[in-house]
Amino acid sequence: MAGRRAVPQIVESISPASCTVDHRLEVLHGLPFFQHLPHEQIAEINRQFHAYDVEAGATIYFSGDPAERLYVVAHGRVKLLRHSASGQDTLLDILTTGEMFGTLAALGDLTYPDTAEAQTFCCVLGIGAQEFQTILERSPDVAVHVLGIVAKRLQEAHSTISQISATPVEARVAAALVKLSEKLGVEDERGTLIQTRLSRQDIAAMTGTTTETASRVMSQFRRDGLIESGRQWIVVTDLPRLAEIAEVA
Amino acid sequence: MAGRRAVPQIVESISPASCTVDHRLEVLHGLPFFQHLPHEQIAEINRQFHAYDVEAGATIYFSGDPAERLYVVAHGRVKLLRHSASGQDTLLDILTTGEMFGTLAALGDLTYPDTAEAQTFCCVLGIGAQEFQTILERSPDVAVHVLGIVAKRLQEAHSTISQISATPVEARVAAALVKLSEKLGVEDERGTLIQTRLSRQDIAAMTGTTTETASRVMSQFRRDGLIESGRQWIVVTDLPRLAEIAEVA
DNA sequence: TCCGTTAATTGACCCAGATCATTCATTTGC
DNA sequence: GCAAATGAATGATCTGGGTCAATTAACGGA
Repeated sequence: MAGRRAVPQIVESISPASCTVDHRLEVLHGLPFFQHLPHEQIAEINRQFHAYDVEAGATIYFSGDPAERLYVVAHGRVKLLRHSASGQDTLLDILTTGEMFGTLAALGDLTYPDTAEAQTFCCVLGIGAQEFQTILERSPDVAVHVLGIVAKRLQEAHSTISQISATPVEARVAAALVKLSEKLGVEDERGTLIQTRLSRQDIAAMTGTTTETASRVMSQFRRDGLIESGRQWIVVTDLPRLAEIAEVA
Repeated sequence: MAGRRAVPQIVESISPASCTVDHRLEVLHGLPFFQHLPHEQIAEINRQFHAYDVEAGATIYFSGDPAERLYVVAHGRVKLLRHSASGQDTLLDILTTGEMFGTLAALGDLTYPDTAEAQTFCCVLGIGAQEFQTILERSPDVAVHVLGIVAKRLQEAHSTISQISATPVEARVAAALVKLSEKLGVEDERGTLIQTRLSRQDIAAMTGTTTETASRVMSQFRRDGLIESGRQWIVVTDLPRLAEIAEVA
């Protein structure tokens, strides 16, 4: 059938060895909010970070856990989600190299409101809340950068809220695919491959619907030639048209 | 009928004169993020703020306008909303004295993603993006405080997302009423009066539903003795039970 | 390369909540 | 104190998408 073939994803072969001191330094250097700090200061900051290897599927912290550290993804993908009493999970974000999470820890909150789960094998760098706060207080421009990141995320969250409450599922799924292909997309001979394992359930959790509905909508997209997909992989073949569907919001 | 009577709200009689230099200073002093600055510095900051009087219902800035200033509410209530192409508005937040909005202006964004509308007669203090950024860079603890505020709002937005996608309308309306009575509630001989004019349409826009459904749900709450309500006013009479309904999320 | 596991698909049915429409109640402006 | 004007309530009906259930297909491991 059209749109089916062997798993096209690049198998991620990150060995725990990738979390070397060198790699850490490189990642920290690459962070937009540390970028213009002098090398020596980054080296000092690096000493305050601790590296953790996390198995795919493992939980980095759980909603309700005491919020004692803030993390930066050094390698791999981390899912940020919320649980609801009814058992339904909502996928809030997928973070990649250089993105931070657990931000509230540094700001006086006692517990994490959401859960962070490794989607792939990950290497994350963690720093104590206290230490990070000290960095922020010492380097105002770092604080301003971090503020910018959080403010941008707030705006994205507001977009999501408005979208979930005012547009039909089809548009939401289309929007999610557009966003994912922009964030995690890799060009491929057939289109844009979303370079991470993503199930229909994940799509459902991102768009506030059910696995079945997500599957139905995506089947339709596949029939319409907008995407190709298989088990946990998606290739977007007609981004403009998808964006158009998403736009009818 | 139970739950009906004359408008119980305290009529807000804020005269434009309330936006005096003294009042401004007082408001700025009261801001959590300026609180521990020396008086003289606040006085200097005060000089950089401009006061604007805004009529009830007037728009302070519109989605898409160039984001050139950041605001603080000195008096009154400001609604923050998003429009969608389908014409449906989503009410993201209602801000009161001491809260800020238009934050992205200070962080390099070109246009406002949402609309700010005065719900009551308002006095707002505005500062240029550039000036505010300078303050942040000079006073790291101000930046850390502001970051804390934005991070908290992000968490709230995430809660809203998870709620909208995983709980039925009844629970969402209950949650909205609980939140409103906590934020804007005033004790009253019958219960907690939500001290701001709020239509069924506003409730609908906060919970991602329609005016009719919001009305139906609230009628039921009224019949069950959880609230009293009339034209643009709400008194919560049984907060615990409402909270319980909201909890079944 | 085959087999077991688990995702994905698809169908049938149903219901929460949207839509449309109408009546009623409360303000506000004279 | 009366009359437009506008918000609220409520009834009737319809439908997007949820739920339940069964089948099919795609991986991954031995």
